Amino acid sequence: MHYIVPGAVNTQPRFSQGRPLLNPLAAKLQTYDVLSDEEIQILEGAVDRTQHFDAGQDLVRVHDQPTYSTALLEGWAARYKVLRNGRRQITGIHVPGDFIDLHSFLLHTMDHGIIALSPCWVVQVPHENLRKITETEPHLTRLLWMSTLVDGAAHREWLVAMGQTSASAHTAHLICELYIRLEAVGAASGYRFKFPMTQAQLGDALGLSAVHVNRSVQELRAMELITWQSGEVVIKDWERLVRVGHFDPTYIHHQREPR
Amino acid sequence: MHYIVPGAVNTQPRFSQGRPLLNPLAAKLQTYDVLSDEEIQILEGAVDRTQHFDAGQDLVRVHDQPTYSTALLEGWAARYKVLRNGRRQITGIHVPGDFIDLHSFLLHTMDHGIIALSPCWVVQVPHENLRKITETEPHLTRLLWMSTLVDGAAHREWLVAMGQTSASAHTAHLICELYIRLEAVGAASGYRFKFPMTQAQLGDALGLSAVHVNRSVQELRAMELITWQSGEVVIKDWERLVRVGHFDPTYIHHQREPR
DNA sequence: CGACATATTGATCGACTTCAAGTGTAGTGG
DNA sequence: CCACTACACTTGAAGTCGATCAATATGTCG
Repeated sequence: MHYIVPGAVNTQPRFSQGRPLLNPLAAKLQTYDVLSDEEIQILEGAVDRTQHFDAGQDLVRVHDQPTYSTALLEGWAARYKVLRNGRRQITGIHVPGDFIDLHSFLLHTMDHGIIALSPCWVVQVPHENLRKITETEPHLTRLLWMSTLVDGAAHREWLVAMGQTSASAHTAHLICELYIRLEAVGAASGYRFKFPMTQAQLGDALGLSAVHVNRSVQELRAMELITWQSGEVVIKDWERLVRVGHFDPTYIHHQREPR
Repeated sequence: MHYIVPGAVNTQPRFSQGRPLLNPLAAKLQTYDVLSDEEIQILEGAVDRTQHFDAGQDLVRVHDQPTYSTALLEGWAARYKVLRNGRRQITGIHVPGDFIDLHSFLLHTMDHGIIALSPCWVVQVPHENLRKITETEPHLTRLLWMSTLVDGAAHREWLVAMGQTSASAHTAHLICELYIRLEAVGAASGYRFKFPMTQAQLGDALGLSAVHVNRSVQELRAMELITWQSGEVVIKDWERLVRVGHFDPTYIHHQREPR
């Protein structure tokens, strides 16, 4: 079982009894609860081949019935749905460590597609192996389940931001969310992070036109909350950005508790 | 273009080896996969006390850390979040058979509240018992997990409707979703169902003002797609309502398959 | 350098909000 | 049975936010 360690993705040590985790997947689950060495091994043993995708490629297509689930080791990806009229909504953004289509293990048929927003390295985990984990590893199962629950929590938060807040607040909210999540897996620090999305893609995520995304971003810049140039976002005033975006990180559930 | 006709969605009998299910909870899980009699007993054995709530009461409050999860036996409930500015977004609507805060089993802290939209009967399932199920009943565990995945799928669908479609399309979409879900648990048939929400509440779900909900509903009435009076909705033209609402029931995943 | 994607700016339009008033309709008490 | 109250629904008018269309920068990569 061959397994690639991506470059700077996991700079912060995530330890399990003193052992550094090479696997961003385990690192992500460790933000919810401690994993035993044995569990980490089982998780790593469940992993199949590593694969690369270019930006813009579909990792999974709508209506696919994959026989494996995919986890992101490096790069960014987005869940999306396209309507008959061609309009696209991005319903979630994924960063290293995220299990991007764990859903397909039980739902079988993809009700949305997943696209690479940047070049991506992923690992495939056969559904077969996931099933075995559910048969013999209840604790690991609960943590995998939990990771999908957190995805759901993020969806609810997006609904609130989309339904009840202004374009610039919504934009601020997304920036807060992404920073917190990236920081948790060691992919961001010092209030700055690489942001590989275009304003048009951001518009698809926020439910806004690209033109209006641009104006919202400028508003955040004018308020001196952020800068964003050459694919890097810098948060200049976290407190105020949080306030503007009505951001409350509770829903990300980064707390290590017995689960 | 062909549309799925609701009657065809779940034609299989919802029984397990000839035994009628008294428990809408089991009925709901049976829309995903067959349960053995033993599993049904375990599920029913996991249930603790039954409770009643009046319309408008909170079933669960935000930041609660319940020690049990709650399933709806009768009545309607809604997940919601309130912002500091007082605006409220309903992020999901629940009908009999739905497990409304299974999330709290693993997430521990509620990141949203749940309110009764009509008088409700619920059962409480202690987390203790859910944990036991995850330790000894992998198949049942997978189905419970799946029910939360379907909730997540609905959230994504709402995001699309909210971000990319007009107010009246969004309204049409919600009516389609509710009808399909109610029909699956036997709470609706013949394209009509009791609808206990006010237009203001509907507005909180759709991210619209009550005034505009009213206008959207009138539009659907003018198009002769629906009627809605005295708390009952009648769908007069399912096919066109589906088309107007960009509704594709794939995301509800009402298909009995080995999971 | 040219070619092409991405970002920015301006002008106009439409969808939805807000505020305000008026119309059912069901429930309560006399 | 009617008067009164409380909500929910409906309608109108004015205002705002964000979409769309169109044009012009500004990269960025061969």
